[in-house]
Amino acid sequence: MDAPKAALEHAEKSFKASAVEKPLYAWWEQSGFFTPKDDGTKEPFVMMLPLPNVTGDLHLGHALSFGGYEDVMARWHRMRGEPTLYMPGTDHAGIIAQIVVEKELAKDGSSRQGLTRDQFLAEMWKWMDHYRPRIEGQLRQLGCSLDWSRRNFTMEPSKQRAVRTHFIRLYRNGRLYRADRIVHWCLTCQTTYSDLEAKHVERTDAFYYVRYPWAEPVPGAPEVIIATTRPETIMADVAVAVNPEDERWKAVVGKELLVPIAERRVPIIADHDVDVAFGTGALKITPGHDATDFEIGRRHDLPVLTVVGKDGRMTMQAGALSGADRDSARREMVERLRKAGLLVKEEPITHAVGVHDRCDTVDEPLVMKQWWMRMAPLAAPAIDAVRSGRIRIVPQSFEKVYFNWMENIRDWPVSRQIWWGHPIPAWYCRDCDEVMVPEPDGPDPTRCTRCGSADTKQDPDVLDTWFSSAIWPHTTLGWPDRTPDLARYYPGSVLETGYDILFFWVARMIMMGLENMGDVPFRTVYLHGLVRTGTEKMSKSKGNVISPVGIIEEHGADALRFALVHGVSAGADSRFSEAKLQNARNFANKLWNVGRFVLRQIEARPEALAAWPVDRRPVEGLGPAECWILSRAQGAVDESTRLLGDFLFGEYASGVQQFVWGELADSYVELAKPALRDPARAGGAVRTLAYVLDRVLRLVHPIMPFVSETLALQLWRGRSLDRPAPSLVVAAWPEAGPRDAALEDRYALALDVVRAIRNLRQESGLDVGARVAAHLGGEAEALRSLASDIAALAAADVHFGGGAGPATVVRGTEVRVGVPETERDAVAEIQRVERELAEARTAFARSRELLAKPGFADRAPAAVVAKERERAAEREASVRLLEAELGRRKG
RNA sequence: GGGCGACUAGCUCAGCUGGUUAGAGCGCCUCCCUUACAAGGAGGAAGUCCUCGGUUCGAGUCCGAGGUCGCCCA
Repeated sequence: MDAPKAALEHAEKSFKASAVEKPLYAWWEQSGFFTPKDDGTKEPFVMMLPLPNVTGDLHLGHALSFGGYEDVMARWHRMRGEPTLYMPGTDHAGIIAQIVVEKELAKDGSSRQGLTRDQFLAEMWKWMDHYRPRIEGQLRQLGCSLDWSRRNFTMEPSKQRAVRTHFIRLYRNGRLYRADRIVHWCLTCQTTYSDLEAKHVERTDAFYYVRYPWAEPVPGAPEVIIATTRPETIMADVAVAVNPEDERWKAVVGKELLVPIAERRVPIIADHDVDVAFGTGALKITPGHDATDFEIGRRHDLPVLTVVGKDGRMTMQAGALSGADRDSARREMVERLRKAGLLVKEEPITHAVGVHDRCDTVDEPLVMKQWWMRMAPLAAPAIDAVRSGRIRIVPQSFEKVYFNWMENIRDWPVSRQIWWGHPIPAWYCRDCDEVMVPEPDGPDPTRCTRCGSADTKQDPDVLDTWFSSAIWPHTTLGWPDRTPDLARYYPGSVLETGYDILFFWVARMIMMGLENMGDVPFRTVYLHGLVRTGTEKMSKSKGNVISPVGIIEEHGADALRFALVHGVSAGADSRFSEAKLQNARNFANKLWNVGRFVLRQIEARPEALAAWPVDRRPVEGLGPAECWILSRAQGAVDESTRLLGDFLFGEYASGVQQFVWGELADSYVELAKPALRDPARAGGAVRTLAYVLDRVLRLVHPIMPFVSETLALQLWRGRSLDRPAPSLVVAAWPEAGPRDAALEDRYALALDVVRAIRNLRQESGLDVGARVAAHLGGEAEALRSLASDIAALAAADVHFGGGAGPATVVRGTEVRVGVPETERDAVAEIQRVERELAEARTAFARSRELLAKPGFADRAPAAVVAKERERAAEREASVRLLEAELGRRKG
């Protein structure tokens, strides 16, 4: 299949991303470039896409993750010749997806409750079938080089089988148990959720101080006053707890109180969990409605009373309050307490309230029978994997966060009371309560294995979505079957994702990978920060979500990708702005135009490349400028390779921009122009332009795949290459090569001199292009061979020595521009030279002092000392030259 | 309550294992539509690297204390 015409023939003055992106991606995909080329000899690079939810569109965070980091890694490793598998997949998104579809149903006046479970699931699948391609299309728009021949979805049959197998294995290994425990209950979503899905928000509520009377008089006992924000749960109190060390209460432990309104006798118990400093030091114990109380209740063998139901209304056990919702029950309870004279006072309190992070509904802790995963034994080897270095976390600071959470890990409730998700492979006998868990590939039970009853039913709940994503790294490769993919591509290389799902996903993948595969799921975890716009974290509810698709359509995927990673460091949050996008778009266009210039030049002189491959470093007919840019290009190659290897993507992006724009475009292209007009030099210049462009395109390809490919196709078309490739996608990453440090240094000085000439000219009020005479003095010998380049860039006639006119000194080199000076200029010149001299003297003094300091010469490394000596000499020369200049001017 | 991180130019941020003249993008000022690019070019101004103390020949970088802000876990 041929490369798309749209790219081969793209010739706009400004790069039009929208014209080439779709055809290029389709060509890449259909050509199979994204499928690993694997002959088994090289270590593969394997990375799972952090599976996006099939619930909506991709947001900027996804764009950063997928297009900014992962695809850069994937493309880089692929270019390095590693069999690269960047694995696509999408997540069924459990509760979120169900909420979305229920909302859709509501629009049509329908509801989940009005449908059978099967009917509702059919609706879910309709949604999935519609949205999955849409999400996948957006991944393509981002340019992600995913291997679409291995497409995955968490709810497809192979994954259902994997999840079922996983559950059953965990059950047989004693990792899963079913128990009545207190859980977070969401009144809106009508399901439980885990600690991780609970977030805490500051809220101001009323704090009620309530008197609990003694069941019978206790001589000398103090009044018992208990503070609570939830007086309606008083109806479920089963004890009052005090700290055993608390002198105020020591004497009354074991005595009984009367729960207000409920009139139930409850004991005073002693427990170390009670905070002496909180309120009066006495705490009401309500195991049915508070997690801490539930634990205390278990320790003291207290009963559990439930007065709030799953619907948020007071239960029959709530007596007079039954049937009321929790807010009116609270008002009613306060009123009754007030009438009974038991309400001592009421004051505002600001505290953290738990809410469900999906819908912000205040948590209603309830005791329910659930499936739980025993985490401590799973966590131990996962902690060791990171501690021993078998898994590396980048940035390393997150290791502490990981350890802290893993070492205090709590059991994971995995049941969810929704319909959309993986069914729990457990059946219960209605007659004898037997729990039956079948063989992974065996038939579902139809009869009780203990009593033989036919009255059995499957657990109606589904598994937490993270239950299936936790096993993603091996299920996508075929587990539980021992497939060739599983043997070849597990463990993976890198897992890239946001630090906000370190616990939700990363930690669980590590635990489940070790459990099911006996090996870590990946070697490196790279965590990126959150993308903010303005000052806020982006979220749908705040309405500040920027659509990556819109940006791509307007400015191109390259611009978006570059803008997202440019100047961002690992783990740090970043702010996305229009300004960054503009810069990135401008850079893509800059690259495009440099490319266009190079293409035009080599088309005009085809003979220059007739016997020289585009990708071979030129050696014949090179002037100093060619040698310089070739060395600098090599520097850019070496730097990019190092930075990408160290996961420093932000610096990689700014590095290539600096080279392409600041050196290649601003300097070498200008230097090549006169060379191209000179038949003796044109050949070398053309070969250099072509080769450097070739290097640059390879370097930027990981971050800007589209513009680089468009240019590469045009550069390579009809020309010879040492290592021909059908596409930049599968072309070789540039290798290390020789540099010329001395030449680079000489050019650095030459470019400073050029800037000085331009500056003096402009300060003298001349036009930018006005030709002037430039006289170089002082330490200028090294610049003799570069005189014509300085002349070309500065639009000046360069002389060594002599001359009259304003002068400045650059690193010991005197730069004088022959422009006429008026009387007033002369005065200003003296002031300017005096200012420069003062600065030069300070700099020289600093160097001299450092060198004179006892200990510096013998303790600092020789290279540092030598460098400082050189600098001191340069500074001294500057001082001498400026003194002489001042002397001349003052007469 | 426990922990983690940030503080560098007007704004947004880089600065890796201590050695620079402390950088980038945007913004700002002056000038220029020169045939690769006005989504551009040339030049320029602009920073007590939060504060104080310490280690060191040498600290934006390491250590300690404090300040301000943010995040995570309870």
